[in-house]
Amino acid sequence: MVTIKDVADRSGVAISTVSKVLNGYPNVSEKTRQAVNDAIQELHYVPNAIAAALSSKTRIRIALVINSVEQSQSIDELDMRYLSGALEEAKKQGLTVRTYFYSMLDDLTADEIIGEFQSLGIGAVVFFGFNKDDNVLKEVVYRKCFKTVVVDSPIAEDGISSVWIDQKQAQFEVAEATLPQVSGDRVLYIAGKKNAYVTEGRIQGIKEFATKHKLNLKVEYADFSERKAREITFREGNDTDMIACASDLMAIGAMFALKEMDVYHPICGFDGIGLMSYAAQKMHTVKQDFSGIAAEAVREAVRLLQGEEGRNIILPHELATPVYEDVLRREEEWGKNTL
Amino acid sequence: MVTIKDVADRSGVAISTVSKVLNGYPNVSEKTRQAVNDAIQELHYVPNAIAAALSSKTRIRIALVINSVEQSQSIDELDMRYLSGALEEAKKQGLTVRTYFYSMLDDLTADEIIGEFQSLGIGAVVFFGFNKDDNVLKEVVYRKCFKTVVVDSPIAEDGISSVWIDQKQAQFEVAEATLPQVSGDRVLYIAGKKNAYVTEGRIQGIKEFATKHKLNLKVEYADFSERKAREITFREGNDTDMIACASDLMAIGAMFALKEMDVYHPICGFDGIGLMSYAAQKMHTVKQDFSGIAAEAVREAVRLLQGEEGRNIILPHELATPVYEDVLRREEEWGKNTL
DNA sequence: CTGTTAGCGCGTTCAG
DNA sequence: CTGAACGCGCTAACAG
Repeated sequence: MVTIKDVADRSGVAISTVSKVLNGYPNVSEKTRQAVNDAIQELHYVPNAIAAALSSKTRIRIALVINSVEQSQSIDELDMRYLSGALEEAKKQGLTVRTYFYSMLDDLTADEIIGEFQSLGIGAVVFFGFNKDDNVLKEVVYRKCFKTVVVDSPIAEDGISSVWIDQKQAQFEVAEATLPQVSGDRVLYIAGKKNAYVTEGRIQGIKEFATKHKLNLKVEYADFSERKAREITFREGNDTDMIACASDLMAIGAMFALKEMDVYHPICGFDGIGLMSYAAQKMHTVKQDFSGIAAEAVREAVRLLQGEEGRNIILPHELATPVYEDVLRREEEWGKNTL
Repeated sequence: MVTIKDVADRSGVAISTVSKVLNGYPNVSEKTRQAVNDAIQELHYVPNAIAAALSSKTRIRIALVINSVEQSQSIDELDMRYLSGALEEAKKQGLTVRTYFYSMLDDLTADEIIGEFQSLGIGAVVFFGFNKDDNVLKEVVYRKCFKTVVVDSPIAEDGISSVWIDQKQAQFEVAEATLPQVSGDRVLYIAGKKNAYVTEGRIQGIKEFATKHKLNLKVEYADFSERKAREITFREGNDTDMIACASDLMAIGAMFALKEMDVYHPICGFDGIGLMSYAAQKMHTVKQDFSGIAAEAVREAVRLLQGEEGRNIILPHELATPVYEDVLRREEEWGKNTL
């Protein structure tokens, strides 16, 4: 392995000088800098990131913690968007990243998790799908051993930032988009998980919608479960005129139920997952740019590491109406294979 | 930060002794070991993995390289299975892992990639979805700077292992399972990407199937593309009696095409992705345990790191017939939410 | 069985 | 502007 010393010898300068040009410090003559860079080229020198991390006290390492629910394919899509967005951005920023799934952490205590992170020299943690009632992770966050960025939770404060879209506004808009197809004044809202931050925001949105149009709103919690949404729809589907769901998957569950009941009501979803494109029915949904959100979260982590204050970041969303043709069109445009 | 020295002082022994109990070396009296462990407990000592990595020459760090095709939701599922399987196993094995997507690597030269890995002290690389004609990555592998495990490619040799299922046998079996519904002797095989290793194995399987039953086999390449499979089916669908596809997504494309053409032929897929459960038609497919495969790949990486020989590992597969009820049943059994 | 010591490769003063 | 020297926290011989 070629080390910084080799480069120093080759270019006839001291180690520290090489280090300086490596890290872009001033106080190096252009001539020396050139010589060093030449040597680096010739020797194919690559600085050892481990040694650098050990030596330097600045923490440029972050952890990604992903609340992956096993074996759910729609979730896979979200997580992959999050992951690829975050990893890509991290690479751009020159950060070293460790990826964790909840399942790798959930048999650990807060102490153990903190220890794990510290032992790896992690300076900031980004949580995706942070759960309001996960006390262990909450403790990890609030012990504040690291800077933290939380996606989809409004807990911005000292050393903690949050990144998400305007849940209330998004839910309001997608319901508005669905409204024209509706006759009647009863709207069933299939909400997600009780006590989840996103759930509350979205419920506010649907409430505002109902108030504005003087509709009768009924809210049921389905825990983001397709099956529960389906069951609720079987129960309530005949007593409503429109169904709004807090996730696409629940919307699909509701839609399949209506089909089996052989009744039709407009439905709208939330998230914009690919599965929606395979669903036969035209359905409005909120389209979130998950990789964009993740990239922003990573950038925010960098900001925090630089000592900036925690803050609340709201990113834009779009409305969409995915249909099967979208699948084909996307493939055509991108020229990508899809297995 | 509490260091190994603190522990040594606290327990009244030398640093090296602490190191020994830490790494489970012999030649430490039970009494000393106990004292050290106590001190570790009291001090909440967590060894610094970075320092350990720098000091130790044994490389316990691996890279995961994932051939993720952007924005394809069925692919997301595969990749997440691979990823979670691999990460989970890596954690069990005490390995440090770096995750890469192809997109993060494809503007780099082989030298740069090797440099990146070396700078991180990576000893073994696991490739998922290795591409036969990706010359850069091929060079990375064959320069043999690291041990390599390749999923789905038969390039086992010195320092290189491969892990996959028996493609030929699996393709044969799933065709056999589909056969009973067929009347006629024409079978259309929609293959994946030309020159992909899995493609060749599967084609052998379908050939064997055709030979055994004296069927007329026609092979078309659709590059694992749903859209291309759809187009091929539009073209050939009336001149065949059965369609076998080298992936579930292509099978879905073929199925949608047949539906639009208003003809019916049995179809079978390959992989066992969740999307299949949402497809209305009953369809046999090969079910691969992707996380299991990934876990095996990681274990194999450890073996290679320990100096063992490269080898070819064939893992078992299953046949399945996913239907929508599976989605609901899985959810019920697991009690998991699914967004 | 235990302690001493020499690095691992690099960042960082601080004299020169 | 440059270089010698120290230390990051730990592992691994080597003595004792």
